[in-house]
Amino acid sequence: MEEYVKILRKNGIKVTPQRLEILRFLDTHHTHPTADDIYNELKKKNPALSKTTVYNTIQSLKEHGLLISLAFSAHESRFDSVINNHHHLLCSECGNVIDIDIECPFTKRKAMGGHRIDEVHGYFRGVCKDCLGGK
Amino acid sequence: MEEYVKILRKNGIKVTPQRLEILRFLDTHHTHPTADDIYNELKKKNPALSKTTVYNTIQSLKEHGLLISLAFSAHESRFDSVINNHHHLLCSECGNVIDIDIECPFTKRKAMGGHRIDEVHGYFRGVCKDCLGGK
DNA sequence: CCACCAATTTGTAATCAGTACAATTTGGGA
DNA sequence: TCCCAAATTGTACTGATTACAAATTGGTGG
Repeated sequence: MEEYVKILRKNGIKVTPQRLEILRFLDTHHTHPTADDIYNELKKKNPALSKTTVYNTIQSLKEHGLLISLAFSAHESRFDSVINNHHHLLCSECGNVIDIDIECPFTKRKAMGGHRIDEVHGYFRGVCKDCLGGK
Repeated sequence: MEEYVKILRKNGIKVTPQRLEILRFLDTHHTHPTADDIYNELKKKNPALSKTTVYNTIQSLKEHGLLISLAFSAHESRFDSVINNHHHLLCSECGNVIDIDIECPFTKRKAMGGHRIDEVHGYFRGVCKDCLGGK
């Protein structure tokens, strides 16, 4: 049985072709795509795909902890299927989001100052190595 | 001369009543307001205030490093006039944003893995002390 | 103190990511 | 294979933010 079918079953998510394709895309493209990126890419193979389905599936995967959403800007969300903790850099030159693997002392904390901590997101803004080098 | 006039002059921002009010509001209300919060509050004193002016001023203050924007969710930005580095917790119960003062080893780093770092944002999602206590 | 002009403010209209909803389709258990 | 709750689709809607053009204004030079 395909790997992604197992993942969905294990999480009690009904298996559909749309969900499999979205999960596969997120798992094989760690480019931090927007919902629109996912929609446009998968529409090539399945022209009947609805944007609502993309949003519904993202919501479902998020609720089961299979993806996280990155909220760098106020007018679009980006998504990442990875669950291992890493931080993100938004390059102000090229607009790409780059993974930053650092040892953050807070990612494993479950409480802080009396508050319960469920998620830790580290966002950096700056200029990525490639854009710096090109100057 | 009023403190806020000095701040604007020092940054080469033309002084207007609207800008003074917005700067004063941000400096005296560290409640992480949205643009709409600012607009609705200041509209009480100046009914002619335009929402566009609020956005323009926010943009201008941001460019001069007088405020930072927090992008917790994809459909609204929140603003904070503070420049001293601290992180933020979004409480999933009450929706408030709470300042988290922790010693983060990355806030002073200017480079990382070859990338230039301009801003460091730490976002936590969880449940705040008050909401936990109420259970 | 006044006149002027570039910058600012205002209000309306447009944009665009995301959501609501109702009709159609479908996965998968009985 | 049948059936129905759940999923998908497409369209309409929402709400934060931006674009734009006309009216207003801060503040510098005279």
